[in-house]
Amino acid sequence: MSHHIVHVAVPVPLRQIFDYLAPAAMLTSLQPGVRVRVSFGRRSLIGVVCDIHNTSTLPQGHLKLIEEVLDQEPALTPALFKLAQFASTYYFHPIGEVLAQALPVALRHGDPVEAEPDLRWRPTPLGMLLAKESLQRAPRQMAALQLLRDDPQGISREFAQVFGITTRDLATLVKRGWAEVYEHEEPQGLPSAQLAQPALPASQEQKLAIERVLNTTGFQTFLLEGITGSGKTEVYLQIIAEVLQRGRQALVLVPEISLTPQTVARFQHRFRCPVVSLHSGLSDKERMNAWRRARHGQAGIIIGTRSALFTPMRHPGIIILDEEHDASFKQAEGFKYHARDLAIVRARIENIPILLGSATPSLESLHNALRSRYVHLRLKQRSNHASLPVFHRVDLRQKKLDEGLAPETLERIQRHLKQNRQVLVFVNRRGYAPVILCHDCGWRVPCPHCSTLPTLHKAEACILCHHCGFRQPIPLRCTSCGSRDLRPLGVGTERLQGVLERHFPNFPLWRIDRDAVRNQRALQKVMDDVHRNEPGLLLGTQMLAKGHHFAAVGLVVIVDADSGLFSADFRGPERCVQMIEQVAGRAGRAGQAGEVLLQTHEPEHPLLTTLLTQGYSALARQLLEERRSLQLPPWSYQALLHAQSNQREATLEFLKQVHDITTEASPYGPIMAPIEKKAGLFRAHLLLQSTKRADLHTALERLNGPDAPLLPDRVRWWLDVDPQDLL
DNA sequence: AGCACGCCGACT
DNA sequence: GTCGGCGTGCTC
Repeated sequence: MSHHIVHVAVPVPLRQIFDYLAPAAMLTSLQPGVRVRVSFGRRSLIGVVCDIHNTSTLPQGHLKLIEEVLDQEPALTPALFKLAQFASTYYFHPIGEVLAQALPVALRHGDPVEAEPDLRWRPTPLGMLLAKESLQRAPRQMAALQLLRDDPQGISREFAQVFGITTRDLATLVKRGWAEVYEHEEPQGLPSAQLAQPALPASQEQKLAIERVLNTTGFQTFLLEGITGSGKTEVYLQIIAEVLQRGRQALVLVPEISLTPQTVARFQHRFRCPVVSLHSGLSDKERMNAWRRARHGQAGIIIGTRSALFTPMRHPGIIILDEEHDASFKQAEGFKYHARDLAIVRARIENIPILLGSATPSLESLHNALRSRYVHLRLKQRSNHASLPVFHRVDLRQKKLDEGLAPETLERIQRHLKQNRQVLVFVNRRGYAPVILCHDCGWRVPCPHCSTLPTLHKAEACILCHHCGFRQPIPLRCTSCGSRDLRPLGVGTERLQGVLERHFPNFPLWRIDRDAVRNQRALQKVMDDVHRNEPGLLLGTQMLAKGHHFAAVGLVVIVDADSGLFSADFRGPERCVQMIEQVAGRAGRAGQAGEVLLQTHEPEHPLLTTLLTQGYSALARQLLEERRSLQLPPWSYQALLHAQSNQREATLEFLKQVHDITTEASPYGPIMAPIEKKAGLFRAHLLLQSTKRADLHTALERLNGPDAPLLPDRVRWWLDVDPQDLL
C-alpha cells in the first residue's frame, strides 16, 4: 500500500512547509485546514495540513509518518485558511505561525473542535414522586434527589458540584430509576432576529447609510465617516438587525481600549440573539466556547478586538470595524498584521460587505474612499441635537505659565466649575515631566537602553523609561557637567494634578492614566464617581479619549496641542489631529455646546487653523495632498526590513546587500535601530518603499529568491509590511 | 523558536 | 573529575 505525501505547516518561524507521509487509511479525513500531530526534530508539534500531493522534493525515505489526525472537519474553515495563506504571503510571515495565530489557544494545544458532550441530569417521574421517607438512611442520595427536584429541567456536573454532589451520587440515582442522563444541546439553527429594545429613530443621513449597506449584494467596502455624536453605533445596530433578520451573523471589531462591558451590553440590550465577546480577559476555555458558538452559527453577533478577526462564522453576513483609524488594529509584535486590512480581505473571501467607521478616518481609508475603491458614507449632523463644541486657541507665547497652564486656561476652568460643570484636562504624557534638563549645560538625562528620554515620576522618586521600562532613582547631578541644577521640563499628568489641586482645592479631581488606574475595575470605580455628574476635574491621557461618554463635561483643555505637529514621524500630524478631535468629542454631549481650549505655541499653525475653521475632513484632505507631494503613504507603500545579529557589521552588511538588489524600492540606506543593541544583539533596519504595491512585493520576494543575499554570521531578519511606526 | 551537540571554565 | 555557559546547526 502506497503512502501519500502531505504538506504540513508547523508553528515554527521558518518560511517553509514540511512533507510527511500519510497511510491511505488516513486520507479520507485529510484536507487543508485539518490539524495533525507530527514529529518535528525531537519534538511533537501540532501542524495544519496545507495540501495533499503524491510527490515530494525529498526522497520518501527521509519523510516521517503523520502521528495523528486531530480533526474530522477542518479546524480552520476554508475561508480562514485562505485568509491565513494570503496573510502569510502579504506580510512575508511564516505560514505555520500565521495558521497557529488564526486558531484559538485551546486548538493549538490539541483540544477537540467539538465540545465534550454536555451531560445533564434530571429526575424521572418516579424520582419526582418518590416519598422522602424511603431515603432516610441514604442522606447523600436524598440530597442529590432534592437538588434534581429543585431544578427538574436538568443540572450539569459543575452545578451539582457546587452543592457537594458528585457524578457518582447522580449515577446511583440513575441506577435506581429516579434520575436520567441526557445530552444537553444548545439549540442549533439561526439565532433569533427579534429586537429586545426598539431601534432609535434614524435621521435622513443615517437611513441613507443603512440602506446603501443593506442594498449591496456580496463584497463591498464602506467607509462611514461620522462626526462624534452623529450616531454611528445606531447605524451599526440597525444594519445588524437586518443582517440577523436575513439569518446571518455580524462580526464587530473594536479597538482594544473600547471593548468594555458597556460596549457589549449596548449590543446585548438591543437584540435577543446571543452576543459573544472575545477579549484578552477570557480564559482559553471561555474563548473556545465563544469561538464554537460563532462557528456553529448560534452567536448572532461576535464582538472582539484585533484577533477576533479569525473567528469562524457559519453564516457570515457582515463585518463592522469601528474606530478604523485606531492604531491598536495593527499587531506590533511577531506577525505584524493589520486587522482592518485583513478584515477587508476576509470580507472579499466571504463575499460579504464590510463597514469601516470613524469620526477621524485614517488617511489610508479616506484615500481609498476618495478614489471610489470604497463607498463613502457621511454623517455630518449630530443626532442628539447637541451643537458642536466651540474651539478656542490659547496662545502660550510670552505668557507666564503655572506648570504648563496659562492664566486664561485657569480662569476658564474656574468659570465652568462654578457653573457646576465638569472639566476634562487632557495631556498626552503620564508622569511628572517628560524630560529632565541640566540648567547649566543643557544636558538631558537619557535612558541607558534606548535613545529615548525617560520621564520623571516624582511620587515614586524615580525616572522611568516608558519605552523599555527602565527605572532608576532621580539623579542628583548632571552626568555631563556635574551641576546640581537639574530641572523638569514639560508637563505630565502627575505634575498637572499638583497645579490643579492647588488652584481648585474644593473640587474633586479624578486622575485617569495607567499609573493612577491600573485595571478595568479601578477604572469602573472612578467612572462611577464621574458619572454622578457633580462638578470636578477629569485629568488624564489617551485612556480618557476613547469610547467614554461624559454628559457633564462642559470644557475640554488640551494642554499641549502642538505635540505631534512637529514629530519626526510623518504620521505625527495625522495622529495629533485625530487625537484632538477624539478628545474634543467628549465635550458638550448633552444639549449644550461644549468648549475646547487648545494650548499652543503656534496658534497660526496652518494645520490647527484648517482643523478649527473647516474641520477634520478638510484637514485630512490637506494632509493627503502633503503626502502626495512627498510620495508618502498612502501614495506609496512601505515595508520595514529588520535585521539583527551579534555583530554590528554583519547586520549592516546584510542590509546593504538587500539595498543593492532592491534599488528601485529602497530609496534610503540601512540605519541602526534606535535601540541599537538589545539582549546582546545588534539591530538595524532598511526602509523599502515604492509607489506600486507590486514593485514593493517583487523587491521583497528577492529576499527568498535564488539570488538572495547570503546570511552572514547568523543574521536574522523579518519584515513589517505597512509599518505604523518607522522605528 | 526549541532542542541537541559540543567544547571550554570554576566548583562539589 | 563534572556542571553548565552559550555558540552552532537542524528540523520533512
